[in-house]
Amino acid sequence: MSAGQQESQKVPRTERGRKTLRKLLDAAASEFGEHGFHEASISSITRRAGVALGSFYTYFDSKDAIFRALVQDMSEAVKVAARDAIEPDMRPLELERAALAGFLEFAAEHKEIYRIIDEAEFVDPRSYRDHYETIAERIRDRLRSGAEHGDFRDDIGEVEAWALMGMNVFLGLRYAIWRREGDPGSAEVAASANALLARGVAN
Amino acid sequence: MSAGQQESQKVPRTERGRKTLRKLLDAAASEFGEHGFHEASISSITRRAGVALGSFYTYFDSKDAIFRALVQDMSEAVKVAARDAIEPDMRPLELERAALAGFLEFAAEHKEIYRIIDEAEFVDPRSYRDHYETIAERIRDRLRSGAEHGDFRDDIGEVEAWALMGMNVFLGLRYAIWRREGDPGSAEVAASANALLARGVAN
Amino acid sequence: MSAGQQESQKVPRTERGRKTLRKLLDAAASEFGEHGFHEASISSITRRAGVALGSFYTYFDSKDAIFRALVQDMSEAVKVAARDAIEPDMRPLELERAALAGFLEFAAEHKEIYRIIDEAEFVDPRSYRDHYETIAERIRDRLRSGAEHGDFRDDIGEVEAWALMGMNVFLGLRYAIWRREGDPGSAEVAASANALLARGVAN
Amino acid sequence: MSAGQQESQKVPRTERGRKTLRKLLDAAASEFGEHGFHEASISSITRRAGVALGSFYTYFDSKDAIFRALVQDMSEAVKVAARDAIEPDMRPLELERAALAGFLEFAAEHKEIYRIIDEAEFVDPRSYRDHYETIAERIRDRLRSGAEHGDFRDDIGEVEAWALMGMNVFLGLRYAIWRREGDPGSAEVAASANALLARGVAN
DNA sequence: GATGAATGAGGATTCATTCAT
DNA sequence: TATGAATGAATCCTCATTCAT
Repeated sequence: MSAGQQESQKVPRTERGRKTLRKLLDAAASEFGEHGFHEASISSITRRAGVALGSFYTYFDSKDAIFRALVQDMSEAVKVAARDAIEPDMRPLELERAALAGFLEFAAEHKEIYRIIDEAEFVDPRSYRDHYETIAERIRDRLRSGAEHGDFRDDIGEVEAWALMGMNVFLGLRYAIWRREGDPGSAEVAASANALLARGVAN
Repeated sequence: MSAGQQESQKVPRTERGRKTLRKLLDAAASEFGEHGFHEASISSITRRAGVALGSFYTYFDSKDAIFRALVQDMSEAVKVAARDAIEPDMRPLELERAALAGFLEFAAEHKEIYRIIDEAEFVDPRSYRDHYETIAERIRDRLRSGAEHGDFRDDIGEVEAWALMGMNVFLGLRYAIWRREGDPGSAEVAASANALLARGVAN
Repeated sequence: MSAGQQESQKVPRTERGRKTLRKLLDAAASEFGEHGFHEASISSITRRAGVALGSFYTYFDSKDAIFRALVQDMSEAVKVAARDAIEPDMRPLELERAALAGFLEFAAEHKEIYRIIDEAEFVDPRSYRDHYETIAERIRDRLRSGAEHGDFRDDIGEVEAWALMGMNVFLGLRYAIWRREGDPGSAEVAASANALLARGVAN
Repeated sequence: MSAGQQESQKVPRTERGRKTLRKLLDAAASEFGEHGFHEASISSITRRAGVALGSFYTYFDSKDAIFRALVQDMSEAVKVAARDAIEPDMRPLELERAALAGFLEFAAEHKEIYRIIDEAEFVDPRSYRDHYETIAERIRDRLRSGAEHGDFRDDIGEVEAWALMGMNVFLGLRYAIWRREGDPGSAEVAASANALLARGVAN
């Protein structure tokens, strides 16, 4: 996971600096994941990272800046995870199934993404909205492409894209973040969701 | 919308007290909705409510306490809105459509619920989880009942309930909260979602 | 124990009022004794007394006022306890022994006096000083009278009075308030102190 | 007077930090001495110390923490003052006289100790009790040692130690803190008290 | 670059006291 | 008299950010 580079984040010139930057980013991911943005403190982050408080400002302009960097990181990582899970020659339906399964696996291993991305709604509404709109667009593109292949209905569009995204997000919440003993695995959940996507629930 | 009564919220014994409590709750809904929990301040709330700062503590033990009361309020209100939108003699599918349409209307008029409920994830994780788990259960019950009526497939369960809830929540986010010029109305969105729920997207 | 009457304390005209006043005074003694002046709250006092918050101000002008009334009460009670313990025909030395024994008994039963009188040092320095100066004077009078009787040395005066008072106060602290299992009883402590007073510790 | 180091007090790592800490401690001694714990405010302390409000929390966790540190300081200082006033080769009685005289001198110059130590009864009861119990033990040790030397009676013990401490404390209150024009000096007071201790008041 | 002390605005909370009923 | 709601001054404490070394 590499940090999104913005003006508010300085690029280190030495190897030592690069290491410090990485330590800060990792520490921030844990800290924000565990406590949320507002309860997290810069001093906790630097303590976790094992650097002095003042060093934080060598790399980031503000608490907001590192948070934004992290959101970009995570947002990017989520997309990469979904992309990595799919093969170019999969059929449209198969492709959605694989993307969801990949996302569920990823979420289970990075439980902090939900908290961090959700909190962006309050800390940096812009990236929050960007995050979901970008994903929705990507999904819509895939759905359209599926329609062009003749696998999906022709009349599906943005509404369906948002609906599908909502399904996936909430399945991740329930089966990755809030997973319970005895719950179906990622593959099964993805299969059920895929059936719903394909044929709906009507008898 | 009536306030959830907990230990941390004192029950007024006079009419004047009841009015003050209501003013505080309403002011808090706006304040939290506009600024989020952490940026909101008690003094802003009391200023909006037109009462003295100290009066806040006549009714609530803390900033957390009023937030919790509000989440319960909203959570309750969301359920009521969905319930009010449906008729007992509707067919299962029709019922889901009506519930979603009702929710979309409600969300459009109470845009603050998204922020408030979402922020509960950080301020009061317990009620956040409770909120979604309760709704999911309710949806699952409806789906099962639909299956018993023979309208829905027999094998649908919790996964489908969470998927459906996710659809609804994200459609609300996109078409109620982030509504744009030219977007389809609640009825149309609900109709599209209902089609997806019924038959899926496969051709 | 009857309340010291000052301007800041209103005299009740009805029987009902007299009862309320008494309840308030008793409640205040416990509250101040347990928590000290600053940690004590008027609302705790009225709650203990079983009356409404506002009723407090029917009887006292302020938190300070009830505290002062209480200090006077206690101060008076301490003197009464010592006086009650002595007989007019006791010899001077015997008299000091009896007064101390009486005080120790009294302190053991009213542990709150120490806290209340000590705290007067901060809340109402005037009565604090008055309290000890009055007692010291009384002791000095007794010592002089003993000297006139030929039982005590002629050269004893104020220094000895304060020294004796200090002895008594600290023996009360140690053997009444901080009493431990196996400690000597009031009579024994008083006897030892009396021996010290009479003959000193020299061999 | 060096600060008692507890967990709640951070140890400065630089010279500048050490100076700030000292300034805070000195300012606190004056502030608590003049106004007492509850009336004292952190902002007054930092103002006196000439540092920013926030700097207080660089060194102490809370108002209580600095108060506790101060009580330890004072408690230590009182003991040191008494110890410094005595010579190892003094006879037991002479030694008590010197210790008292030393204490009276010290108290006259540090009038705030009475308020601060007395207030510990309310703010930090533990150190209050510790303070007096430690001193009482020390006195008892001296008395016993005097008995072993054959200068004091064999039967004197804890009661006499507390009695002696009480004498000393109250003589300090009267002749150091509440000193009046024309009062006997420390040496005279100590001499009178010493006579009382040695031979009592009996004729 | 790194360090850690210094800064001060900001906000939650308490509670004695007043007041309308 | 009794009641309990209303008031708002007062103060502790947090923590992002700056700065001197």
